[in-house]
Amino acid sequence: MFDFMTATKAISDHNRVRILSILQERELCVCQIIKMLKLAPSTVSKHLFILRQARLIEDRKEGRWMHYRLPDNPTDLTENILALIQDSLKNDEQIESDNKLIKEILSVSKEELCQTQN
Amino acid sequence: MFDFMTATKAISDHNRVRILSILQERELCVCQIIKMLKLAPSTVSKHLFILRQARLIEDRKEGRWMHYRLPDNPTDLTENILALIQDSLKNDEQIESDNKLIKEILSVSKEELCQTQN
DNA sequence: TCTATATTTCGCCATGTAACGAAACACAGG
DNA sequence: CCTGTGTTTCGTTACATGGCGAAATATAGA
Repeated sequence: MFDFMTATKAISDHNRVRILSILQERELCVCQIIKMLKLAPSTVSKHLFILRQARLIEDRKEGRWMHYRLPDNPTDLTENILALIQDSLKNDEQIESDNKLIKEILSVSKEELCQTQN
Repeated sequence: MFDFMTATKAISDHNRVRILSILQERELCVCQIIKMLKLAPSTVSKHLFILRQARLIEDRKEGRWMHYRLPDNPTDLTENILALIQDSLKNDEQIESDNKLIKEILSVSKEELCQTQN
């Protein structure tokens, strides 16, 4: 029950669901997620912490940059939750607009992107 | 996104998940749910309201008693959420003990049960 | 109609949470 | 070993939420 509740609490926030949705497509670094959500770095960092605690994402450090992605070997629970999100939001407006925005963000190099905001 | 978030918020509380789990087995009236959760009637009523708003349960009035059950014609979202809960908690201690308790509660008539507590 | 009972609504309080900015931390490059 | 940059941690604030009891509502039965 504890693990399950940790997961459901993690997906009970709109911005955390947006993060999980966008990570279905590709791994991203924190500054790219910040740019997409248009939230303060500290806020985004906390959301990522909560998702990681719920085992819904994994991190990978590469120099100064921290990258987040969906787990390589997800538990059943993780897999089910991610499938639920993907299934429920496949034609969602917000998610589609996030995907568009991420494409623009990815067209800028990380070096350039981060210096402009953080 | 709105409907999805309403549903995830609804299942982000431990006691509401317990209600959904126990309703997988059978329809129950409010006084039986109160007895199981050991919470104040007003609190339980609020939980039921939130679950109903999220379309995760339906109600049926029968005289003085209000009965709650899982929806007869669930949406895809509802079905997926309920399946997630059932799948995730099939061997859960809390749920098993709730099921035991409900059996005892059901062995007492509604009339007797409600007068002792409410 | 009056009373008793099942449930909901309302008002309150304590706790939890999402947001921010400032400060701390970690690492790359001089 | 500094400095600059990306990220996290900490402290604060505003708002959301779960809990309760009291009052309101609805219905059954006398």
